[in-house]
Amino acid sequence: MDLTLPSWLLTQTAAHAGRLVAGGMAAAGARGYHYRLLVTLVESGPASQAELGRRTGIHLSDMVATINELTTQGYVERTPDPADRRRNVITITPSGRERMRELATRLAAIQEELLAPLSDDERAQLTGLLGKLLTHHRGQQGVPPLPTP
Amino acid sequence: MDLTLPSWLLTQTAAHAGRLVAGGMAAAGARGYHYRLLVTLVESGPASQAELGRRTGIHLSDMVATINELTTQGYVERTPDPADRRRNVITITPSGRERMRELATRLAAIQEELLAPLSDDERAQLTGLLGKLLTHHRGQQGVPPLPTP
DNA sequence: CATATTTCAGCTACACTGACATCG
DNA sequence: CCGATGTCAGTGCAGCTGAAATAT
Repeated sequence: MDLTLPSWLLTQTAAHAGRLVAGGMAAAGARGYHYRLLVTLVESGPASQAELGRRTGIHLSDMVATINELTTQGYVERTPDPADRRRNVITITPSGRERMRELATRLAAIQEELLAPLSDDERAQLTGLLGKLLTHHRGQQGVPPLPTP
Repeated sequence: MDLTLPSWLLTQTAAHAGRLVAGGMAAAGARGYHYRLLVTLVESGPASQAELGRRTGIHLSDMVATINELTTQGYVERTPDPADRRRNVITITPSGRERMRELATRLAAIQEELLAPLSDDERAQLTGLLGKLLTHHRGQQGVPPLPTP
């Protein structure tokens, strides 16, 4: 194990972060996709499934399942778009907004747990470096172009 | 999408790193586990499957499959331990050592691609911060205690 | 005709769980 | 009996592919 291989450090740390996040979400009966979708709906309003896929980076096939789950829980509504009958318009409900805040609170606690050993400066460094990597690889190849306003 | 949520930045960057690694490994007919196991065998010698699981952080059930794959490719050998008939001793073959070097070369190129936008100082910062997170969470809970010498 | 949207079925990699038989 | 080992079957999340039906 080359303990300095960046890709290894990255995937291992992310695996741990994923464990924390998945655990926290599962404790609330949710998954990461639920939070991602709810946040996006709050931030940029109702949209078609295809549009939401572009905004969140969630694949359309996974969008279907995620929306199914959130509708049966009453957090979003799926209504056909009269202007374009191919589309469904996805709208967040009031309880969906509350759900989003609940999950956000849990996630904030998880960030604290994850970043516990780092100072504020170090946390800023880390997010800066990761952001730099992400914005570089976005537009190059493969990385979903998340902010599509 | 909170673009400053550390856990999100982390998992997204790791997802991209994972794409690069999995792609590079697949192009050679390998997976990440193959490299991890071969490197560990080179660095710390033959061992039982349970011991290798502790060293690599790979689960025992996945170890079985990984070793199956590597044996059919002739990169490792699985021989029963006469001293403890529960155990198999896993040994790397000469072509396994060569395979390891081949995968290491590919991985090195992938690191370059991944870290392209970062200066040498920034790369050191990143690995330092990730290492700090990893060593902190190891021994706390969940994280596999990788270096078990 | 081509393109866009939704849905379904399935797949990969990695991490993990539970059960079982075997052996020390 | 307890504990460690190897094996098998299966789960889960995230990410992805391909095909089909429908509508623009």
